Order: sequence, then C-alpha cells, then structure tokens
Amino acid sequence: MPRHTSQSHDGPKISDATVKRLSKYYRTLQNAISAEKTTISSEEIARLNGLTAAQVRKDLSFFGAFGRRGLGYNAVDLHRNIGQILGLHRTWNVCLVGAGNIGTALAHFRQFAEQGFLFKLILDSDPAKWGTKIGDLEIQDFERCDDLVKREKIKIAVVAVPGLAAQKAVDRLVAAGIKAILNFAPVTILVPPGVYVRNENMVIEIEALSYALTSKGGHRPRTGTLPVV
Amino acid sequence: MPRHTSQSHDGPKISDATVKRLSKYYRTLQNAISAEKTTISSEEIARLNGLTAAQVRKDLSFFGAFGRRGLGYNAVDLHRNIGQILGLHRTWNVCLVGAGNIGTALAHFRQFAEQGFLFKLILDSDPAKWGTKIGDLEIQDFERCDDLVKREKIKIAVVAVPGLAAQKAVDRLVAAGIKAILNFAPVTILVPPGVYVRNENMVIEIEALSYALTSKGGHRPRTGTLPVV
DNA sequence: GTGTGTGAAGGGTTTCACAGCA
DNA sequence: TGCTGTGAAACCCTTCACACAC
Repeated sequence: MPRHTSQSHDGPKISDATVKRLSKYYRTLQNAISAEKTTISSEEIARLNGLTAAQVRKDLSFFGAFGRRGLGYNAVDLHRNIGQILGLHRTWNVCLVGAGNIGTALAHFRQFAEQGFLFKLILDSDPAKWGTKIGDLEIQDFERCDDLVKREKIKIAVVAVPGLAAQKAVDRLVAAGIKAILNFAPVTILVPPGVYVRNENMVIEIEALSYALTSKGGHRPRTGTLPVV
Repeated sequence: MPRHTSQSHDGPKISDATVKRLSKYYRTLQNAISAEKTTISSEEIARLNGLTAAQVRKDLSFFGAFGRRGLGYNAVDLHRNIGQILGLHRTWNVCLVGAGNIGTALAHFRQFAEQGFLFKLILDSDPAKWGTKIGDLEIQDFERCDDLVKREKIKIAVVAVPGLAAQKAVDRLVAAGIKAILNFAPVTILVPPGVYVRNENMVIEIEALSYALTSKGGHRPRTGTLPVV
C-alpha cells in the first residue's frame, strides 16, 4: 500500500469533506497544544468536532500513519503534518476584491492573518474609494488588477463584490493569474479547469435553515448537530 | 409512488446538497422571471449553475412533478413551489449576535432582507455598544437574550462573535428558544438535537483553497469548477 | 420531436469491525 | 490492555437511460 508521508499530491483523490475536516483537526490541535497537551486520541479529536473517531482516523490515513497504536497522536507532530498537507507551513498573499461592507469586514478579520493568509492588495471599482485605506493598505483601481496581481505574485483572491459584478470580476482575476477564489458574492461563479473556487453563499446557508425549520423532522443537517458535550 | 406536492416534511430524507441546490434554482428562477422568461428547462437551470440536467430533475422530483414533458417548467410556478419547499413564502425574524466587524457587515447585507430574513434584534456583550444603532436597530445587552428572543418569537440567530465566546453564546440562545443558527465564529459549535446549525467557517474555506494549490491535481473541489460557458 | 420523471447502475464517502502493534 | 490503521460493508448521492406525456 503506498504510504506517502504527509506531502500528498499523488495518490487517491481526497474529498472536499476530508480537507475541510483536516482544517478542523488542525485548529483542534492548536488548542490542544496551547493547553499543553502532548498527546491526543482520535476519539478526543472527534468529540471536539462532533465526528466519529473512525472518521478522524480514516481522514488521516489517506496521508500517512501519524499515530502510535495504543497511545494516540503526538499533538505537535500531527499539527505540523496537517499544516504541511494543507499548505499552512507558509504564508499566502491574498487579494481582496470589493471594499464594501463585507469586504471591509473581511479585511479586518484576524483569523485570516493568524493562519498565514495576508492581504497584500485591495481592489475596488469605485473611484471614491481609491487611495483611502483599510488598515495600512490603500484601496486601488480594480482596472489595474492585471499588473498588481502579477507584481505581487498573488494566487488567492477573496471576492466580495455585488452579485451582478462577480462573474466579470472573476474572469478578470483569472486572466491576471489568480488560481483560487473565495467568493462571497451571492451568485455561483464559474471558472475554467485548474482554478479553484469556493462559493461562500450566505443566502443559501440561511435558506437551508429556513428549510430545516419548515420541514421539521424530514431532514437533519449533518454538521454539528450532536448533543452538547 | 407517493407524489407529495411541494410542502414536504414526510417522505424520503432530503440531502443537504439537494436543499442548497434548490436555493440556487430559486435564485435562477427569480432571474429568469425578471428577464420575462415564462418557461425554463432543467437543461438551462443546470447550465446556469454548473450542474447536470438530471441532477436538477432529480432534486425537484423529491418534492413533486412540477414540469411538463416536452415543454419544461413554468418559471413562476416552479419559483413559487420551491419557495414553499424552502419556507421562503414567508418572512423570518432573525437575531444578530455580535456587532463587531462581521456582524455589522451582515446587518447591512441586503440579500438577507430581500429573501425575507429580517433582523429584529441585535445583541452584543460590550456595554460600550449598547444603545448605539445599526440601521434603525439599537444594539442591546446580550444578557437579556432570553426575554428579547422570546418576546420577538425569534427562531433564527446569526452568530458573529469571537471564537472563544461562540459556544457559550449559542448555549444561551438555544436556552432562549433559538432553533436554527448561522454561525460565523471560526469554531465548530455543537447543539442539541432539534436545533440546526450551519457553520460558515471562512478559515476552513480559505484553507481548502490552500490545499488545492498545494496538492495540485490531486483533488478538485466539486462546486463551480466547470468551464466558463 | 422534445424534455420531464424515475428506477437502476455507478461512484464515492462513512461506518464497521478487527488485525496489528506499543 | 489501549488505540491506531485499514479492508470490507453499508450507506448515500449522482449519473444514466429510457418510458412517458405533451
């Protein structure tokens, strides 16, 4: 059985669900380390995230064998390994597109910087905003995105523009060399193969809650609906 | 074969994925109606959302037979039917918890109100904020959440508090009668059965992008990664 | 002919259960 | 004994392909 150590890029296709759970484990381990825990079991990681221990072990097993039988996982080691898998052992320069309500809030959102995602560029198409600052970054003309994205070698963009402007903005960003997009515009955007998008559509999420309340009992979301521990 | 018309609550369990797609169809239909289209095919709904026509038809088939063979769907009828399914034929009163960067941005986010989700209550635990307004709503003491949530008969809360405060805040909200939570705090919160949560964890999403870029080719997110049409 | 509605097939993810090792 | 690592089973979701209605 191919036992690849952490790096991963070959091997079986890893599901989106697994990747998102690894993110959770990563944060769980950060907390465990802060609390001076040296060892942690799949059982405990699972409990803290509302999952099963088998799920945790299976997720990790795609990337290697990080634990010790009978003992559990070394918190620091596993944290470092997951960091490598997810590409969090480095920092990423990020471009923010759209400096409205949501965009401005995201620019101030601490967790991004804490996990190594650094805004280096803020673009907006409203001339009134050009030259004004968010933090210590000046808002710049979106029309210049080609030059600026290339100059800063930015691969990740966070898009927070109105729905109608989103697809066009994304097309420009992709042409400028952006390879991954976190989209907060309330529309599903389409991109060419090789570019990754995550649509963070808050309207869809709240409508899913509406459905759950409307069709009581018929359906239960999977995430986080476990008894309080 | 049980042919339930739109309402739905019995019948087969509907997957989360299906519910989220229905939200997309709903918006697609709104656009089609605005563009004066009277009829639309599963093929077209699919194309506009980067999905397959079979997927669209299957999703709808769980709730009834809304189309006409050889013709397609009546846009207005299907829109109304999906609205009924998702519980969007009514308005929902919503409580915002946490009036920081993200919370304030969400309070201003138009799409929520446009789809019938109305903020009626804004709570924060910072005394400095009490009495100040966002729009025409005064920020109130989170400690009063029991009374206020009950008085306004609110079932949905949008939580945008710091990670460390999130689980405690949610426990209070659930005790006050909240049944559905849209959580923007960067932690997975756990709730008792019968309460629905959606964790909108932006850090997880951006880390999934980091993974995609790090392990090029090994994995491809499913959503929205289709060729531009 | 056209496009829906739907069983059945196919593919993927989670859970199970136990072998294996400290 | 305790807990990981992992094939196999179970489950769920998507895709296929075609009967059927217009």
